[in-house]
Amino acid sequence: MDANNEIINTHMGSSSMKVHNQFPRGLLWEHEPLSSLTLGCCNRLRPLAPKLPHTATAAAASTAAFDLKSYIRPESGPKKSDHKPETAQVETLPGGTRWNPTQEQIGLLEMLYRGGMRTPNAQQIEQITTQLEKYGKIEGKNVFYWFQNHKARERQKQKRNSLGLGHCPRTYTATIATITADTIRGNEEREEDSPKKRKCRTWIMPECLEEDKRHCREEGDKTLELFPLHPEGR
Amino acid sequence: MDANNEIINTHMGSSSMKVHNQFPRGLLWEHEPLSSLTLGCCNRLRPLAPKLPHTATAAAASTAAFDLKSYIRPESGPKKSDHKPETAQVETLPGGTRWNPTQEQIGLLEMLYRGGMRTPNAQQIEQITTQLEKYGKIEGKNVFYWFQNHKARERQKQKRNSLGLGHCPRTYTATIATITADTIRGNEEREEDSPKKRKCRTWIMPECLEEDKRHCREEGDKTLELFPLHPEGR
DNA sequence: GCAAATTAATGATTTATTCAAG
DNA sequence: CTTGAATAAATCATTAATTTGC
Repeated sequence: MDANNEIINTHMGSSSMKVHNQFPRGLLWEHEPLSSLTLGCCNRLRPLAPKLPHTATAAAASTAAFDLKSYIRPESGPKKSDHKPETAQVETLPGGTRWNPTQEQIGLLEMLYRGGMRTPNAQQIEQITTQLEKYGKIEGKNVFYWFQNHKARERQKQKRNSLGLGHCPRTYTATIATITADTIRGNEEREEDSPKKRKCRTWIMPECLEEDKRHCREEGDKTLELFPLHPEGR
Repeated sequence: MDANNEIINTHMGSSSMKVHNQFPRGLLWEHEPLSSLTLGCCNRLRPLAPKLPHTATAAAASTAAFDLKSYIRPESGPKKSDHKPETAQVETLPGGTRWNPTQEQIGLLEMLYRGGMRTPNAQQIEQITTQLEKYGKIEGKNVFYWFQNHKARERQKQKRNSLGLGHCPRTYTATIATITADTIRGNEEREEDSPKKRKCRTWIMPECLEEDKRHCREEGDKTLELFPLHPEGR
């Protein structure tokens, strides 16, 4: 990611919540390097051959257009005037605030987590959400995120824990982390079943199908041009 | 991070016909007669298979099991017999094939990318998808993924590239990489405006709302327990 | 010349990090 | 400081191009 801003500190306090995971079993995989990719205008995807016919464009692409970017702003002006009001309950959270889980919700989620659930698939998320709705407003994505975060943070906590230190200087953490990470993971972070192959459960999907859940706090107001037609031609 | 074994290899050959589909729109996708046959376990189409049973291909087929692997498709029993068949045409990609972009699609996506689009929001994805559908089957998530991957890989390429130019000892690479990455980015990869604050555009959502896009290649058949009731107590 | 085996590109997922609301 | 939300990096998996052996 951005190779610079390091800001530091950041909280590393582990949540002192009451959760104690009991990682079931699982696995992890390992693997190779990555590759680059060829771009260029319409050269179709041709994997192997590195030899570009006319290259040409390769460079062009890189140069970048400054900020045509401004165009691609999320919904601002052109707010679809019609939203489906019909939807069951008034889903669109009014305030634009983030989900604020209730005790019951957390409790259930933790129960599931302890039960071994780590990354529920779409169907499961749907069901869970339905259940949790009884205790307060919640959406599928909240459930999705919760599991992701909880899993990650439990892991973090474990790692830190095994390091045995409150917090050592950044310098060390990195290195040690790497080492222990492996260890820890191998030992206890096991995912439940899937022994060897990926499981294929949730699709990470852009809201896309959802619609008006969008409410960025800060809105430009740039016309959401789909095809930006950048000024400087090219 | 963790690093230990490296599995790998695998891969099996595949007969490759080089058909470049350019399917227009509309149904299509349904042909696929042969392969299906009875096979209790709906092994869905395997991509490589040449689509039209051209006489030519006969040979290929004859040779028998090219890759047995393809046959070992569990996924049998638990086929939810009922799904919503309703949708206009059978859009739901039949098999577990992945999106295979057409020339035009790639072209447009790259155009947008060069135009500065990096992480389209839900609405934009929706629109883009609609446009691209004219050139071939595609879903919102494909667009979403494309941008993510493209962005990441361009970055990678850049980094590698800049490293290559300086052709310095391996030792340095790390450091320099960081530096250049930043520089480059500053010059051409600029994300539009948001200098400091996050932008809030797309929600990463589990399929959740979508439904039957799910077709894991390998399904246990684990009854999709919502509340797993782990065996090992606690 | 074809088809199996290789190999590289890249689509799809998962994991790690970061940001910021409360 | 806790943690929901979002993004980026790392991985895994599949497929298209290329190479290789007959």
